[in-house]
Amino acid sequence: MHEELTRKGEQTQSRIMEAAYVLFMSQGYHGTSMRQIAQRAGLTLGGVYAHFASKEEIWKAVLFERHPYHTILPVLRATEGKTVETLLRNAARRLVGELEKRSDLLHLMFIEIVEFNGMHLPALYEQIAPELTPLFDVIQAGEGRLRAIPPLLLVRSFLGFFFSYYITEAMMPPSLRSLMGEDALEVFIDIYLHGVMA
Amino acid sequence: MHEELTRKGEQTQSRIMEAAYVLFMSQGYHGTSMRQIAQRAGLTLGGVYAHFASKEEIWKAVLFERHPYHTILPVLRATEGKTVETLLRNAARRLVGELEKRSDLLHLMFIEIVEFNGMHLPALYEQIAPELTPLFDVIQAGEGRLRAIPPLLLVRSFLGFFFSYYITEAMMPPSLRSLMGEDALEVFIDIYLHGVMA
DNA sequence: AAAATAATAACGAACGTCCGTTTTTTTTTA
DNA sequence: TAAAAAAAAACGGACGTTCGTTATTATTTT
Repeated sequence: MHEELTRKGEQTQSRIMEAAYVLFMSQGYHGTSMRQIAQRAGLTLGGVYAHFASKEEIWKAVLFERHPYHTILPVLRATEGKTVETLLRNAARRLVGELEKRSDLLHLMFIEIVEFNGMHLPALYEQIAPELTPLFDVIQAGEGRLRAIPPLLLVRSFLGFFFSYYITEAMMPPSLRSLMGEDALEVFIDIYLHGVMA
Repeated sequence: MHEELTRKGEQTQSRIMEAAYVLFMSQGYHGTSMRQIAQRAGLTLGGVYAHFASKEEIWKAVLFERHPYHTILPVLRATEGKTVETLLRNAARRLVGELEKRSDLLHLMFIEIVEFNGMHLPALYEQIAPELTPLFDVIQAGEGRLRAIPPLLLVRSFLGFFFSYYITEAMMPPSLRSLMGEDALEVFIDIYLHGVMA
């Protein structure tokens, strides 16, 4: 019934990670210096190295603790719905609700891909692989027919559908974005469920 | 670079851009140094600065000359097909054919977003905006019914469909990728055209 | 409970290296 | 031989990392 005492070192460690996260997000990995991280965490440079052996160790800690799947997976797992369609629709909407609070989550993956060539991804997937499988059951638990799509490919397409929404939004300058109307997401969901063909 | 360019000067300039492109793609912008660019271009450091005023100027030149739209737009414009469906299908397949030769093209956009926060994108879109409009006509020229989707949103969803394919591929480690089967793209195309629902 | 000891946390200066850029000199080209 | 291109050398500054040291807590011994 009583919580573990969080030691001071742990607090400092997460303060460093939080500072690093903010800086990495806005400047990228190589664009962020250890001095910036130290300053934002309220430490000196040497103090940071008392908690992390290297800059890359900080990145790995941030990547593993804050990667989008920690947000995406629970949402998907908790989604309810009677038919497959409403299930997918609800999952999509709930995901957007979560991701809108943390709209920069995909950025983590971008940085990993751009600046590390995805070299940490295999280890990442090894960690979340056990959580990926139950998703198949959730998606196919609802009533209604789904296309005959390999399960893993279905999950991939679902995630891809999300990425496509956010990435095209990130890529479009505001001038163009306003021309698209308000409910672009609902259109994207419809397209994912039923395609562009009438 | 401010003087008039001779033939040799132009060759050197594009040699620099080619070297920079390769390095940026594999290491990102901040992860690439001017010395690396010079060495790969077969020059010394000072020689590079005779052609480009700064590192960022090289990036801008690469971004504007090699951004994916220079590949995507002509392909889309030249696509033929009788019905809307075959038209879209052909466009998708031809695009993949082109992008497979240069599968790292999307990377350019990633780098711009991650390391520059997309600060050069507005200028980029100002340049390609006039070429974007004719796409609506191409897509809707074929026979057959298309959903009632705002034209710009349709283009966005089409590009997004591509991004979703390549990004999920980039994000999946090889171990998972092999579990998805060979013709993942055809499945993605089908989903885009007709949705995941049966 | 007090003293001694060990472990942790943070500091500030310094290291050598590499960075982007500039200036100066040499070579090539027309 | 004058202009353009490339090489060579140098600049100050920022980088990631290491170091020796000092406060601050925690643990053990009296």
